[in-house]
Amino acid sequence: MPGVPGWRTTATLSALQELVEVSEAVPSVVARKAGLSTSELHSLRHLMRGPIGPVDLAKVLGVTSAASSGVVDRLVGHGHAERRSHPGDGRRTEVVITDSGRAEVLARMTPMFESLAALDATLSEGDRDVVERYLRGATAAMKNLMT
Amino acid sequence: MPGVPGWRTTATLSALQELVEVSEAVPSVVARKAGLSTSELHSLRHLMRGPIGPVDLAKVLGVTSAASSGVVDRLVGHGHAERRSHPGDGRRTEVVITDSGRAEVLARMTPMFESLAALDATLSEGDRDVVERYLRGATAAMKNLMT
DNA sequence: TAATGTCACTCACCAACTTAGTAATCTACT
DNA sequence: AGTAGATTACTAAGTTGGTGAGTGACATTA
Repeated sequence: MPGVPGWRTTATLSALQELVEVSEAVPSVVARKAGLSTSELHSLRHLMRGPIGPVDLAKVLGVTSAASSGVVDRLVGHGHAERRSHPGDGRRTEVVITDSGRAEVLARMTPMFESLAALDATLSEGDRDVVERYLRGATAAMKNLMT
Repeated sequence: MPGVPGWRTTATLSALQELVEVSEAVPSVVARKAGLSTSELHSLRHLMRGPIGPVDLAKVLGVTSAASSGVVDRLVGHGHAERRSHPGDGRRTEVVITDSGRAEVLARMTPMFESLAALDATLSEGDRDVVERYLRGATAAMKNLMT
């Protein structure tokens, strides 16, 4: 932790910090390039996993359902998503990603996933375990911050 | 990459994805708890490293200098930072973090750094190299996305 | 010393969020 | 079966934090 005397910072710790810093900066930069807001891109990324309703989408985004309603409006306006009425529950709407939305996400994210897959391939079986354990531990440490 | 057929997702890859997802969610949650905007918290974290001018702060935040001027206003309003005139350059203002600001950051971030230090301590010398190399590689992959 | 560049700031405007409230529909209780 | 309470999606109005354009003070360069 730079600026705090008495904190001995290891190589892994500073590498992790840099990763986190970058991963916080990425969404806004990538969204800008795609002509979307960060919430729209975040929604699109989540919609790749399957349809979801506006209320659940709001929980994913960490915003109110009123806000997510507007996000879906804009996504539909861009042609990146569609609203479908839920079969069996008349209140629900399902938001479904379109081919256009899918293409947008893939265009932006594929290069990264290819690099990561290549990086992953350089790890031995044992290395993979070490790295995974570290990543899970770091994730847990950050999750605690949010409670 | 969930939702994309033909993507074999490894344990490390999914762990990394979760880490990135969490690290993207953390700032807004933590900032809310501190009664600050994400930009204010981000600025405060950077100000721990030393004084900086509004224009450079804007570059760090990825916003215009007009916006960072407002950020500094609010930080000063909260008592978390001060403006100092730069000695030797009459145009410049230096933004300096106050004890209040420092305390705010430490209160929010210390638990995480303690967890991470503990996690780090469980790594052998060789493990540390493996993990660092992976983190640096992942960081590079994400940086490419921004270019 | 004149021209150009940089820094911090202000102003008007805009996008994306919030809170508050509505109508439609589903669920549970008696 | 009928009604009270939840839940879902949405709308309206207000707030916040950003942008783009432009200003004055000071610094740097030709």
